[in-house]
Amino acid sequence: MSERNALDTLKHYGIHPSVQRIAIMDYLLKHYTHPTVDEVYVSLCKDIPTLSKTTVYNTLRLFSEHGAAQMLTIDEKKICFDGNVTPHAHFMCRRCGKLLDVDLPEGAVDYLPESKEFRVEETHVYYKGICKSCAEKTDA
Amino acid sequence: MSERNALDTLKHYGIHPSVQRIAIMDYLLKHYTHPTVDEVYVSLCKDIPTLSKTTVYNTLRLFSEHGAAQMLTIDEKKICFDGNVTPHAHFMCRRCGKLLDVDLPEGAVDYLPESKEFRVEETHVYYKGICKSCAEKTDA
DNA sequence: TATTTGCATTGTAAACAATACAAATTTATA
DNA sequence: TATAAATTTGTATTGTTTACAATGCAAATA
Repeated sequence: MSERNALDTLKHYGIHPSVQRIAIMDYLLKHYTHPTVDEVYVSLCKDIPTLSKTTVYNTLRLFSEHGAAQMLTIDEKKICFDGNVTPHAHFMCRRCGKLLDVDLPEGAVDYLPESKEFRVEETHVYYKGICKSCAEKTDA
Repeated sequence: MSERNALDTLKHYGIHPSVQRIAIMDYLLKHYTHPTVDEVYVSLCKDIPTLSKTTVYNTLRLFSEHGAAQMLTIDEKKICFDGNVTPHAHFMCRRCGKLLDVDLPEGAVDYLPESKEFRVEETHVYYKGICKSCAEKTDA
């Protein structure tokens, strides 16, 4: 079922399927939690004990190059990946590092900067600040 | 002159001045080139031979925490810093990594997402794609 | 059915950025 | 001037990411 979805997604983005690629895509589609390479690796090792971390690195990079996933570099400490490639923004808490999905402002979806200097392929919007639970800790 | 500007900028953001902090801020204000820690370090070593790279790390982090500089995590390979803290977006070329300043779309400056879950302190907008010169290389 | 071909995967080694930490230095304050 | 506080320095260390060469695998061809 969601195996099927993973396979279809790979095909849709012109990515040759393999056991590892399907498993990684399946994980991304089931976990919209912005996982890191390590989180994906640790989780899939149970099912694919021979999995190499290098493969996870290569595969997630491949996905993002093909537009099948988004690479999030919001947190300077770690790179995260997002299987949700529909237009949306993110919020990261400065204190705890929590990463939340945020709706894009009206009209922002369609806007692209015009320039002869470059051709845009990806748009990223994110916010940094303090999340509710961290703010409450400070106030108390 | 621009020493003066650096000092004033530090004071304005409530940052205690020091020889190193003034020099680093001065560099940021004179080079809107999105330099990395290393670029700042190498350049300032000529004038301050005892400068430590750790100081550059600490100082640039301090600046960005106080809003006196922006930390750019667009390129997953390196963190860049921007002394221009007025609202603007960026473009990064996927091929060559070049980083350009881009005007923000109309109205975007004032927009902030509303949520009870967090309080926004920084907004980041950036685009990824292919720059003109890289596109020409491929076409040829 | 064998052989070839080429891409994918694996695992180790290495590069590198970033941090931790403690000693040294500088600056501020009594 | 003495004392305390803040800043800087430099080394050691951590941990993520990449490079690379060997291996595996599966489709295509003979």
